[in-house]
Amino acid sequence: MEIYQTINVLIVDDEPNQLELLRYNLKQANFNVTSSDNGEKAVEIAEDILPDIIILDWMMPFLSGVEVCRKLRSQASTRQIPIIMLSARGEEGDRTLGLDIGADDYITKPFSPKELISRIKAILRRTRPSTVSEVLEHGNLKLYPGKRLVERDGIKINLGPKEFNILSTLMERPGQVFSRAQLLDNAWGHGVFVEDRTVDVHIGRLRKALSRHSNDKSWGNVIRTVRSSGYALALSENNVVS
Amino acid sequence: MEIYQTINVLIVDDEPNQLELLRYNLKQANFNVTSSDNGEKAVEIAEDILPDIIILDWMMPFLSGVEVCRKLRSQASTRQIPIIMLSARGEEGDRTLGLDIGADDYITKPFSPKELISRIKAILRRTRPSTVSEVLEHGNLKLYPGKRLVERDGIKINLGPKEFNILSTLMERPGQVFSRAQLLDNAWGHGVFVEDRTVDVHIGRLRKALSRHSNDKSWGNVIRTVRSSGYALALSENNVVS
DNA sequence: AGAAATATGACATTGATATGACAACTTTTA
DNA sequence: TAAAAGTTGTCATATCAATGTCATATTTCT
Repeated sequence: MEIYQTINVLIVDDEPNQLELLRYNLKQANFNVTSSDNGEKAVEIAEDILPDIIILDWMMPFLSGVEVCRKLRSQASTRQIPIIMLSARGEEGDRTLGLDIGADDYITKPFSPKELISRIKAILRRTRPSTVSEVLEHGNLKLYPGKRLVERDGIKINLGPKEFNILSTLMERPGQVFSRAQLLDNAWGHGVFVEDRTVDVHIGRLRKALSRHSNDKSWGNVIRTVRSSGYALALSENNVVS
Repeated sequence: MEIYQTINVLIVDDEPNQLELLRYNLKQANFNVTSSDNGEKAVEIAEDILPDIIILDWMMPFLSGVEVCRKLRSQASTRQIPIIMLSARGEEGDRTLGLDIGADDYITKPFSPKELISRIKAILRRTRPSTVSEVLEHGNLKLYPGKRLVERDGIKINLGPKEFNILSTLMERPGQVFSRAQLLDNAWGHGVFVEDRTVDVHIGRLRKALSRHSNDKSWGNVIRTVRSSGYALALSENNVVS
């Protein structure tokens, strides 16, 4: 599977050799790698750069992987970031504990670089489809994340960056309702101070763009307004009881 | 983001000017403000009024922000309340310590009122408990919390926000009887002032929506009226002792 | 039957979203 | 580099859905 977007990986391991090995392999696979040999620092770095995924060694002096995981989960800004735990031995108890704590996957050493990379992609496929898919489809609407291109029936649709990001977010989880706040986080980036209502305006622009040059006016309805909650990509219009 | 619900903010700062400035700006933004110029008192007040969020100055004589934070975190009743720390210098060590101690965010002076307000809102929106399960089922009724969608036999049913919230509450604990007050709390939010009887009306609307376009009249009975107590999701029709 | 609780239709009001306009910015283009 | 074209955030206004309450009907219990 190809990667269509820069993906930031944070690897945390106290053993220099292991760290270097991981770094090398992930770089080869086109990931953008940041590393730390120390749990404390790792937490800070994570908060700072908000990586797309974190690879965490289980056994580390001072602040263990478990504790790092816990800290990351207790912090709103890092809570959503997927974590893969690495462990020396395949002790079942460890595995359960790791997943309990909120790790998304758990790999026992030794493992092949290839395996690690597949697992990373598997998780990203679930959490960030746009980073690993060449195209997201919904009906005859296609969105190419890497090319930042949207097509309706093969015809290119021009969207501003914000509109593109919003649509991309919505298409990652069809049907899922996103609050204005979530859309702001996703499409604008974290720590941006913009009115919630601004989202409405961009949704309006997006709808207009999607239905432009089309005789099927229902295209504007691809985006469902969920009163008091936010917006979602509409699922089939059929079978609605009102 | 507009604020449609009274949000209680406790601000703690020993400097009268700063305190007044904060108070003024937050009032402007429709927050309900309580303030204290002293850490000791602040802890007491917090335990007393249980604010929705606390703005805490880092540097204070006697009981510093750090210690106040620690005290609030050690107290079960105040442990969950989000805290924003204000600090004069952007010293990285401070920041880490602040977040370590359990502050939810950390702002360095000087900052614009707009920024502070945005951050408060950001935190409040994050601390709203997120939905746990992907789908709630009851008979052939399905409710998707994340999609804000309800289906009867695979057919979508449109519900207003309040009706959706009520049904969602009921389906989280099938059979459990909820008083009107409890339903108000859950579906409307805490501290809203509406008549208990209003719940009856919404239950009526919900029943109507659930049985609409269905020849099976019994659909309205999914919600059981418990005289003098409230409402509950009806369990199986069998084994009823009358 | 009589009392108490609940159900329901109607309706004014509130609340939330949609939209057009505009000024401030950015990026492209010439 | 300057003009042109495109983006963006905010506001004011328009539109439409959801809500809360009341009056009245109906049900339930004793």
